[in-house]
Amino acid sequence: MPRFTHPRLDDVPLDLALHALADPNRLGMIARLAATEQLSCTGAAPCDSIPKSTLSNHLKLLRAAGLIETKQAGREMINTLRRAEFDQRFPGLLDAVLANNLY
Amino acid sequence: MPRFTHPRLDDVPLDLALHALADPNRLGMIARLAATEQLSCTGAAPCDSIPKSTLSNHLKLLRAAGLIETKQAGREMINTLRRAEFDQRFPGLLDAVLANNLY
DNA sequence: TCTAACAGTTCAATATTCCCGAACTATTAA
DNA sequence: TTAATAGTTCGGGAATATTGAACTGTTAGA
Repeated sequence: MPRFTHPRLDDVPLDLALHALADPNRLGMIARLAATEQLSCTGAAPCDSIPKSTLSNHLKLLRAAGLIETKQAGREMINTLRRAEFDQRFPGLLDAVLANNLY
Repeated sequence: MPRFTHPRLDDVPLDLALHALADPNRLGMIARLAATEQLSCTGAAPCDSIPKSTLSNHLKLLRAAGLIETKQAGREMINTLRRAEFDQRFPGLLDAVLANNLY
């Protein structure tokens, strides 16, 4: 039973946040989460050709960057965007990224 | 005599731009350029412990992301931020990044 | 004019990071 | 209880990044 650790956003450096966003797959997931409130891991997947382990790693990275929160619910993991916290830590960043995201 | 190629910003994908910014060294250089108008390569360096070849690669990456322009002037290469163009292509992004940059 | 020093690039080898298949854990439906 | 589901972890190969060494082109100085 994985119990995830979520960083305090004060502990997330800017370059880690940018790195997390600097990938089309992860960007797609964030865009999807921004539009959908909450999603399972497979539900957040940018496409269905992506392997599970890769997907899991992407989500781990997004967690480490303070972008998402993951909670277990039954046998699914429910992911949500930590939007308010992230926006407070990095004002305007997510807005700018999402506004430019065409994926 | 290196004659550099600078991409049109329409051809720069968001994830490439983010990737270019997702590094403390490059972030430092961008911050410095934002404050200084124009700098030589070594002048833009985030610290003096960084090897020349590494520095050169970082600058190449920033060029490819449409963030900087490089012109030869004598035996120096003069780098400037392509701020207006970058801002038009990715509104708010650079502002958000620079506002959060503590390097 | 020549020569040495300088500013930066390129190349190739090493080091690091990323991706993904295989094996695993935990939960629930039948 | 068993099988299927939802996801994690691990390890090895693929892709990237770093950097010393050799190189190019430019200029300052003897």
